[in-house]
Amino acid sequence: MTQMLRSENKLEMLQTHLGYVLEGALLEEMAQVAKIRETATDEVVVNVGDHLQMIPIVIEGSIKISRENESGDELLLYYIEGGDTCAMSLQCCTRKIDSQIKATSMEPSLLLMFPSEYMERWLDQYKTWRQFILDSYHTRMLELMQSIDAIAFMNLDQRLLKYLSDQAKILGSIEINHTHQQVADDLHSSRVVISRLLKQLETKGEIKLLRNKIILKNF
Amino acid sequence: MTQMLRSENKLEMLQTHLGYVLEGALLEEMAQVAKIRETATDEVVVNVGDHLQMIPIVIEGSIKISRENESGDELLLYYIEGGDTCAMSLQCCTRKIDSQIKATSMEPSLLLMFPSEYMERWLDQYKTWRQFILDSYHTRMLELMQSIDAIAFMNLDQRLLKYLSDQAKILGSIEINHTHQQVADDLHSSRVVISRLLKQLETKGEIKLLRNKIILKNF
DNA sequence: TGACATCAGTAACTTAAGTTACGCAGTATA
DNA sequence: TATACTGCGTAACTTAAGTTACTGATGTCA
Repeated sequence: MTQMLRSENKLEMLQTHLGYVLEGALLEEMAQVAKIRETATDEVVVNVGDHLQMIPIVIEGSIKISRENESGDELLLYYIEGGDTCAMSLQCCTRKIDSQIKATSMEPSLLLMFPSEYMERWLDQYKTWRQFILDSYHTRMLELMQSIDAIAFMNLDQRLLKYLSDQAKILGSIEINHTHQQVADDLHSSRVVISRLLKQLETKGEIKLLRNKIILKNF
Repeated sequence: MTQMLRSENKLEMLQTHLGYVLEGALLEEMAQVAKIRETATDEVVVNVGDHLQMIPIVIEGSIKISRENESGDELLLYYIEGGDTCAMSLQCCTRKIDSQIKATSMEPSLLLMFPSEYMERWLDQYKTWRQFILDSYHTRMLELMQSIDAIAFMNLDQRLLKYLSDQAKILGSIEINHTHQQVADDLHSSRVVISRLLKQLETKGEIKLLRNKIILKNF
């Protein structure tokens, strides 16, 4: 009975977030096989080098995707929000490729996890699923390109401002509860540099600085 | 008769490059509808903002893909070689999205161009085609990430050396016929800086410099 | 042959960003 | 309440990269 209730909840979740993209029969099948995963703020969902068994779709909350190399250098790439998936995980699963990215929960979030064998069958069976996956890949590529634009063409102060407004948009608040060190990590810079630039932004009246908190003005 | 010969040539090309990935029936269908496009060195195949009508598959030669923003800043992202396609172009066509990238022929190359409506049908009809497209997306994503690694984590002298060896590998020669300005453009740097770093590499014995030419040692 | 354009080398300088070091204010902890 | 820890501000310095300016060498073309 509880099992059935949970399964119906899943269907509801899926309908809310993907009802306008995926066909009904597929949604029902998905609800049957989905496992729920709840994550806490800053919980690492996937690590570089992980071998994925299940493919996640974000239902509530937000996940940040970052790149990390052997030396521990890190860089935020893009975000995944409700109703979205990480298309790369699909190929990672089916081709047994190690994950090239790190996924971290930005707030308490809710994911649905799907065994990869179903996903492969759905690709053959459901046109809407194919479109969903292809769209996801395309969106991720565009986001990666924007990421590249930022690193290659923008100065750090501009990137910082963009980072802050992105965070505000995604977390739905103009108060960003991060230390300067956390910001520096996401932007692959150093704490001192970020503190310096943040101070400049405060002087310009763009933000207000508090301990463990950055408040956006003019947003 | 000539028409038929050309069509058989196309089938042959497709079999050579994609025979081990795509099924026979699909290859034959592809040969029927493909248009041949030959490109010259440095010819721009796709520009940022272009609205694509056809999707290309590279048969011979190599294409470089770069990002270009409004201000004219440019940056090389990755290469497409024989048997490969630009998966992004598929979504660009079917969703009527403007191209976000610039594609330039690096040497005389041969492309096969396919109308997008066929590609959509093939997606429904052929499993091998689906795998091919998904694989292509996945590979491009990984390449974009490597690109990001280079820009974010490597110094310009390391990127320069990587650039030179990538070019040598793709063009199949340790003699790279580029001016310093061309190299600077690909790496989104300035001519003077590139000349300086190249000179350092020459002093270290890694390369030899000539007018319009860079020769790799230790490759 | 002379005029001009392209390409590369180099010096001198500027700038953005990173690094090291230290102090101080909150906050948590024994 | 004494202690230690974390987060932030700031100064002083280093470094990688970009910029400006000038040079000579090579190549092209009228």
